Amino acid sequence: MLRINSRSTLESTEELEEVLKALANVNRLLLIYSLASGDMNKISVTEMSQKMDITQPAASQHLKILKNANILVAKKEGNYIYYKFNRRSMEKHQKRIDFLFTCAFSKCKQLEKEEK
Amino acid sequence: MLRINSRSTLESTEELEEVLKALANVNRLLLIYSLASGDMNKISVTEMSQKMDITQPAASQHLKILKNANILVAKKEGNYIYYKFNRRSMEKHQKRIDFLFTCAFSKCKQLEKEEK
DNA sequence: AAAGTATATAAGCATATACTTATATACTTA
DNA sequence: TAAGTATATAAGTATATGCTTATATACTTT
Repeated sequence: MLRINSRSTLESTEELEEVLKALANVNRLLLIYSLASGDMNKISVTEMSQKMDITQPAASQHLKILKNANILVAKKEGNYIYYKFNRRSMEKHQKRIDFLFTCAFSKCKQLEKEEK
Repeated sequence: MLRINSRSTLESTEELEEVLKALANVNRLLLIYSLASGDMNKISVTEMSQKMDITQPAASQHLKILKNANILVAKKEGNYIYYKFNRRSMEKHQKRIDFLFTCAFSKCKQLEKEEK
């Protein structure tokens, strides 16, 4: 059972809020789609700024937000810092989000049953 | 295959952005947890303002955001307007979000294989 | 050491968000 | 019809966000 008013619920909700905020931006979503699809495995600040047609600092800031939310990890390779998915954290994020939807659906189904 | 630069991708990404933005707020997340968990099936503006300890207009604005993102639907019942999950839309939202994570994971696994 | 390249940070600006109080609207009911 | 109740909207304010330009930092390479 979800305990909405507990301290731990508030904390984990604030964590989920940070992840959702990080995802809730068109440029960052498009970047994530790029990384999730076939066409690129990792991306650098310079590459992102070119791909999205934004300045280098804007790209740096977007990638920082995604890194801080544990969606991406940064790894220096040669002259570049490449950002790619933080798999372990992404699994946690997905579980949390999926749990939310699953609870919502089971509630919806329960209500539909009761209405009959 | 994801086509990142197509018009339809941009449009559906903007729709997903709206949903994620609507979810990316502690008060709204806590409300959704409440609706998804056992303790309440539907909520009115007045109930939300009391539960969250916010003013009536603040509650009204939060519920409007969730309704506009097709997360909740409003239905007048007696003296109250009750908000509850919009099941059909929620299914669409979940599919989109799940697809994103599934793509990300398959990419992660593929990269792990290549590194071996 | 100097110049070049990649990234990060600082500062500023316009817009968005989350709240507030005040007020309007829509119903009910005394 | 007047008062009460539930909700929505308007207007204002403080803070957050997303961008910009300018500058700093960290490496490389001549």
